[in-house]
Amino acid sequence: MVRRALEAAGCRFTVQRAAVFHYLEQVQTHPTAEDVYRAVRRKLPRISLATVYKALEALVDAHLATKLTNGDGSARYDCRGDDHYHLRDVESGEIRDLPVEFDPDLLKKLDPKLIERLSGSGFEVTGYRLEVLGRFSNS
Amino acid sequence: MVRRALEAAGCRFTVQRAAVFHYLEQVQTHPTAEDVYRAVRRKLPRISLATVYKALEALVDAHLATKLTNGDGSARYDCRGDDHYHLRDVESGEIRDLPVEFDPDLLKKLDPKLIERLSGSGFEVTGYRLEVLGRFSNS
DNA sequence: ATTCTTGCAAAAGATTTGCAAACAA
DNA sequence: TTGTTTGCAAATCTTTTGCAAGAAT
Repeated sequence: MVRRALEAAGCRFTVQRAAVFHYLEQVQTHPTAEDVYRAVRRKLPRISLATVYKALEALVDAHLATKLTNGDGSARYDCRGDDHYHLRDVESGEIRDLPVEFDPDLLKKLDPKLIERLSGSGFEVTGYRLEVLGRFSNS
Repeated sequence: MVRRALEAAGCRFTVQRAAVFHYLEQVQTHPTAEDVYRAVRRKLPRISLATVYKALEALVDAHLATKLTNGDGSARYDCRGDDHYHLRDVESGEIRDLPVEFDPDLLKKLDPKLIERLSGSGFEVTGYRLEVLGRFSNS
């Protein structure tokens, strides 16, 4: 599955990429590249941080992960394939999934003609992103 | 107005901060710090990039601007004081305002009990952010 | 007069790159 | 074999910091 997706994106399957993917798959929060590096190092002690960055990029290319932008110039990664919303701690930057069903028609609810209006004014809509902001009291 | 807001935040009013604010105020897109630096330099040729960063930070502290996270690890700035949504070009990173009224109750529409549920599970909601993703065909 | 801000250069943090050796197909 | 990927170190990019001189109150 990981192998196939990587190949479909023209990338080779390697133990490093598999280890990064499997770590992302089982972790609760959305880790930074540095977090992934520290964790994967326990399995592959000789992996380098640069390889982790390249593995994350390959996984994103293969649509096996998504890169989430972080306020402070670092990024976090998510390996869920379906559309969903996020919860973001405005202080720590921690991100978790929001346990609410994704609504593909939310933009239409904001304004039924929004997509057509934007398209008419030169913006082709491909999707949307919603984050609930706040603070995790524990953590 | 800029002066008062800066003072309320415990910051002094300076020509550099005023120039940064006035540039942000009249520009259509949401510029990066580098963009602001290049623009403001035309009025204040001796301003430094570090001062632009510090001015942007002061404006954010004074609630005269907002910092928007960017995919590539840089930030963009917005000086609109009211809540509103953004349009983001997924390729260039360009951001513009979305001409749709902000809905303070959108989260409730997603799930009427969402805020209480999150609060019960240890997440204090302070707001939300919505971005429409796509591409500007011109630009 | 006192405290904050500026401009400069250096530092820091995150990410990317160049390259030779190792690996996957 | 052939083209990719790895690991390392160095480079790059954005942002932050230290500090002496200058500006604001």
